[in-house]
Amino acid sequence: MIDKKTQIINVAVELFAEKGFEGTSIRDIATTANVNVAMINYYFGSKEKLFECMVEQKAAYTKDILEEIVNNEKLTEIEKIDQIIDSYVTRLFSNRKFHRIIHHELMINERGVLQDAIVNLLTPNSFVIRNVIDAGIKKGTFKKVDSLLVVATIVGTINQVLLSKKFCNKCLNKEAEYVPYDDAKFRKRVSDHLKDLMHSYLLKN
Amino acid sequence: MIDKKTQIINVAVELFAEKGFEGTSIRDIATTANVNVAMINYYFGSKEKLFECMVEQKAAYTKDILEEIVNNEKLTEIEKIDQIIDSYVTRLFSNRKFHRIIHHELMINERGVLQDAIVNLLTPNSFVIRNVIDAGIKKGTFKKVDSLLVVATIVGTINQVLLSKKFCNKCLNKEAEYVPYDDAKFRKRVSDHLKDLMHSYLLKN
DNA sequence: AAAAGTTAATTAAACGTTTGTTTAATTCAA
DNA sequence: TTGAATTAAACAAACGTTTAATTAACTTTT
Repeated sequence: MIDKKTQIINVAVELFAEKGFEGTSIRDIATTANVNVAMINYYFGSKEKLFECMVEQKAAYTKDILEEIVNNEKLTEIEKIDQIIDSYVTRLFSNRKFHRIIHHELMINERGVLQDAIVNLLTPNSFVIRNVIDAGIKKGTFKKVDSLLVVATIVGTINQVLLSKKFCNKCLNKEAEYVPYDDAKFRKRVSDHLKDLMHSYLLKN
Repeated sequence: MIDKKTQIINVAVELFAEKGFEGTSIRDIATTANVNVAMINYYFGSKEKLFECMVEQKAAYTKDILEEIVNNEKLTEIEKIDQIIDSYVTRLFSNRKFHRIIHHELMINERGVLQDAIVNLLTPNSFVIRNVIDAGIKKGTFKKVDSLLVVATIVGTINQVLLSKKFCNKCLNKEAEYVPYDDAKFRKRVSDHLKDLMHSYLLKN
């Protein structure tokens, strides 16, 4: 039997992602996780602390992945970009529910404490990718591009695709039940598009 | 003195965008708009109907802009793409609060009725841009690209930049009070990046 | 090893707010 | 004088949180 504390977090990820922070009641979470309402405040102190705990837990896992690619000295800059794209597509597609919450809480201005926590979590990753591009420019293998916005393009394209299943299916002419994000073909299609785009934009002829 | 009904909608756009649908109470809206709480239900029937009304009102304005560009037969395909990028950046940057709500409601699975309305509003615009790209491919002036995902890249890049002022400022090394979205230089920077990106990706050499 | 004591886990119930909505009375304009 | 606009007040329901009581899981003592 799974730990009740992590059981609560797992359900919280699911429900917060589906209905937002305000849209999800702790009674929702409690009944779905098969625990008493009071357990949530018992373990986490408050609904907000539960949210923060959830972010921090995922943050720890997320941090190292990028650096492993970037610190691999056997790779050229464009190969690093390719691997970053592959890893981002895979990770965001798989953990899309969680990333939707992050996305959502970033947009909503209130609860500044959460905002700060999320921004402090995302900014370093953004800078890591930027550094790869700037290194390529310095070496002369990359064109002189706006590295900040190139990162926005990579992440933004993935986020745009993840925005709405309904919207995605409407564009793909698929039926409503189809889940494009779980389809390996579609994942490859997004990866290939981004790599193709970056190759033609970054590499000098 | 402005009409109370539109006064309510104006405030609703502002507050929904800042705090989300669930995060905004009709008492918030009422006091900010200087009307009685009951006026909202009197005019709109319910909180949800108010939201729908707000979307429909903005939708009417949004629809025609794209088609004017696309139907201009004096423009080549790449010129149309350039103008679409410019108009999108300008419009999304100016109406960013409203577009945040749309963004937000698209992500949240509940309230399927709103989702459908929004998807039905956005999909046609997406197809209009796709058609421009596909026309360029057919003419032989564009490379054979994944037009669906190219659209996702254009819109996604803009949305990514609009995601969070805090995040944006952190990347730009600006102080917290700075509003990059109102800075014409920054708008041009985003526009230029996207046009540059699309030229090098779409146009054959 | 059994009993007693102690802490942690868990529960149902209630707390005080806040929510969206409605009512019934009043003001206002035509 | 009629009908719409506007109000304050009340409504029931849902919210996050707390309480106080009970059960379970260990420790310590005998």
